[in-house]
Amino acid sequence: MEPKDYELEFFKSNGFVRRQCAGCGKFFWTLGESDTCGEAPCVEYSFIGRPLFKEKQSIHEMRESFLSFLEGKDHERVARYPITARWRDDVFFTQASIYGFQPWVIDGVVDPPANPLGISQTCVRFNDIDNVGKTGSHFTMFEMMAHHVFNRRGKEIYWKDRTTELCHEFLTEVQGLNPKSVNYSEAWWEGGGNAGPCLEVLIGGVEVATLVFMAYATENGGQKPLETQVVDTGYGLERLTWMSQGTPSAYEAVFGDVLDELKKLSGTSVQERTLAEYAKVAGSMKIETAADVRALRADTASRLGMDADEFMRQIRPFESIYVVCDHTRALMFMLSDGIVPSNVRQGYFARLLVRRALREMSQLGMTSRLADIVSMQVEYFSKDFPDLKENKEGIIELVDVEQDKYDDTLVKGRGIVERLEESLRESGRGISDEDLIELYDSHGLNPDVVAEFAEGTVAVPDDFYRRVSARHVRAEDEEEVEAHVDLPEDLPPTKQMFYKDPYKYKLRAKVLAVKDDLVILDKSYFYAESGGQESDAGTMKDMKVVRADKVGNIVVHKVEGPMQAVVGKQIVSVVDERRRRRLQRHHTATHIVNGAARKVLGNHVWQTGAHKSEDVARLDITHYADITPEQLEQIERVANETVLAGIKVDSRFMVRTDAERRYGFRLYQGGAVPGKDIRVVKIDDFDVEACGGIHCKNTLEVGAISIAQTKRIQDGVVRLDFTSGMAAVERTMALSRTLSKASSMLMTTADGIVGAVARLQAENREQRKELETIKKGIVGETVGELVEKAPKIHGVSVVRHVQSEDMKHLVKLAKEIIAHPKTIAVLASDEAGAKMIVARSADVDVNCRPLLGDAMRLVGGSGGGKPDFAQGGGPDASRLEEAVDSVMSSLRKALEEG
RNA sequence: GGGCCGAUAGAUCAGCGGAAGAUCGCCUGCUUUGCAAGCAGGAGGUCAGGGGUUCAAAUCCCCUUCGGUCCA
Repeated sequence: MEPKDYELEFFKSNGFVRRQCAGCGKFFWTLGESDTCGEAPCVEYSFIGRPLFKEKQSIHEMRESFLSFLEGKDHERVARYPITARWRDDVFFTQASIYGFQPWVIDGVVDPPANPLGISQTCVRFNDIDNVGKTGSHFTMFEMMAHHVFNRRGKEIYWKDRTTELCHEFLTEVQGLNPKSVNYSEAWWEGGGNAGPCLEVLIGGVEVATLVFMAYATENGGQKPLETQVVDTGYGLERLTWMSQGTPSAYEAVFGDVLDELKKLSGTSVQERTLAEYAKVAGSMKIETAADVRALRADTASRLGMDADEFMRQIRPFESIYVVCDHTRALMFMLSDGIVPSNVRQGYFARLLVRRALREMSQLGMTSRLADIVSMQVEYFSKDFPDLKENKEGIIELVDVEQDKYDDTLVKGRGIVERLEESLRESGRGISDEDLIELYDSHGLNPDVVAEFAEGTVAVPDDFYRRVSARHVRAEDEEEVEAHVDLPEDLPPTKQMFYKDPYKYKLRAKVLAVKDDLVILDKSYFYAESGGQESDAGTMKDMKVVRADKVGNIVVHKVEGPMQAVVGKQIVSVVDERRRRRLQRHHTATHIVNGAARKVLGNHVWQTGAHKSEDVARLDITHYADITPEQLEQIERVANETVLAGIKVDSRFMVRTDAERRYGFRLYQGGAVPGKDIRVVKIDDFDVEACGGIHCKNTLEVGAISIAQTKRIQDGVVRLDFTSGMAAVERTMALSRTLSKASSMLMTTADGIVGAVARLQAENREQRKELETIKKGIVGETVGELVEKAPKIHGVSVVRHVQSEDMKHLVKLAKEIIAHPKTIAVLASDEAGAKMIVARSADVDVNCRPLLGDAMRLVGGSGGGKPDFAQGGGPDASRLEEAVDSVMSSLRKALEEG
């Protein structure tokens, strides 16, 4: 960070002066006379109630104003990228406007969609979610407006001066800001392996934009200039809108109609001044923890000369409404862009938003469905984002399902809390901190929900969430060690001939390298496993090719048998045609099933994984519920109709940005795809995907698709297992063989199987019952006799009975015997070792347990039980009689003494 | 991707090493018969599946499957 980085010609020729902030010591450029940088906490918000722009603007007007300004300055307007960053595998969400261009555009691999360009990018960030609604300016979802320039070497477009000039012109001439009211402070930006100087644009105490000049790549501590120098600006749409309106908080400015409606629905009101002071104090503080928020509230209350409780009573409902506004807006965009609420990954964040929003609503005493509010958001935003309107039905469905799931969790939770309190009541203590953590971590009940359900009072520890996260100490990630292959350097990329003709299998090619059992050719028909399609197999001369792998862009053939490939010589290789054709069919079938599922279930369906082998294929898709048998049938029907329609499957390479523009981000079904040119596999308008796999030329080749089963593999994801072509036929044949085998065993026809099995089941159950009754009957008959003929010792009938029976039966027998008054049962069995029961009726005073224990030591075992019902056993059945004798004599002694 | 909790009657759950239970629902009868209900009796269970420990496992340990939940 050098002073000359910021000495712009633009500043000098326009009379800007460099000053140092008296508060934080930062340097800044300004036309004004202020001696502070202009950002809180060095200054307080100065625009609340006194907008600094000439006109009040809604969020829509501000966005349009910015984008059309840029268009007037030779920038092309580019549509926003989806919120879920499917073109990348390193992040879940789009968190800044530049994300859409990382990594391919920044790395210089792909040309930008336009250059220079203007965009308003929808972003989400969850790190400050706890501050949303409280600080007046935090959002989970926001729009980052930007002008971006990608300066390739020799083709520079503009850099610092023009960037700053555009910014300044927009603020002063378009928005009518007094040129003296804006400061540009010097800062350094670093992130994602890149770095560069930046200017923070400060107005009225708020940073409204950041102008980043991405110039370096950071590499092991050092810095080297980037090939592509990137102008990465970021203008906070919400903040600019707020500034134009001068409302007490950004929320009041941004949420327009939706906010008004929510205020009406919840019937809340507050004095404007309370909100205004709250926002001002918030702006002057660094808020990071719950304690900071508490301090913020206390400060504001004292500034207003208000009692802290009274202040909270007024402010709390507003915080709730803001949270609901923020969360529903974020949710709407996330769901529209293809996130399905779930307990893992991106989906979890959608669930989090739903649950938090519902909590706030219930605190407000609102009874409306969350979907109703999301619906209001769609109406408010669909003018500028027409896709929201298109997806509205799906969005509403997802929200409704998710609310129902949370309701279920709460109903269950209420039961859990009630039962917990009941069991705690006996020990006389209340719900402990540990209980609270357990309830939250394992049952999803946060402390205020628990407090609501509990009868007793619930004290929430201050460090609650810290203690929850302490339970999640990360286990060391086990690095998957990839088999590393040392390849000779400077090998050219293997020509992948199957893209030219996927129906040729035999090829003469030059051997470029041989290493152990690996062979590298200059060109190959072998497809290496990727995109879920298994690798080809085949032969190379007399060697077996068991697998092909791709290392970088080189195909490595793994062979078996004595090495016959010689570097520099030609060799003939043949791909196993049968295997290839089956893989190929399964791959095309996968695209068809994906399209069919989307058609039947809705637009929220995205592929999350797939695998195609010779015999089966599977496809994982996002969906919020189990697939019903009817839906499954419908999907299978649509898929097969598509097969039979004989649609051309068009596979071709396209420039990434062209493909994205033409087909949208639906392309990225299989995840991130590398490179400048991507291969697009298009089945009419039924399904279009970026895919490197080998496909049929026409859907007819798939033959047939048979879906074997569906399975929920995690919340929000369903797996379809299916077969196509000969594999489908083979499966059908196998099924029908099984069926005929089963029907002949049951002596019925295939159609009669269900009935026959049902009859068998009923019969089985009946016989089991019958058997039990019969056994019981025997017991009943015998008991009277046994008791009667048993010797009486001091008036007590002692029944001695040794028989080979299972323990369960003995227990029943004993129970029957001691139901008679003045009885003792000594029962034993030698089935599977020695077993014994000593039991007495309630009116006999003998402790059976030690008697039995002593005896069982004789058979090498032990025993236990209750004083009136002891059981035990041991391995040595040959001494069973001896053991019984010993019990009898001990009993006699005990009874005589007693 | 990781942590935690869980799986017992149709439903909700108790039992947590020695006899498989409660409440609701269901069936039969009685009572009252406007309904709700009340009374008596009854049916309903591979204690998720598989291994192990033990004389003995629904109960303790391990694995698998499925569900819930928190975090990234």
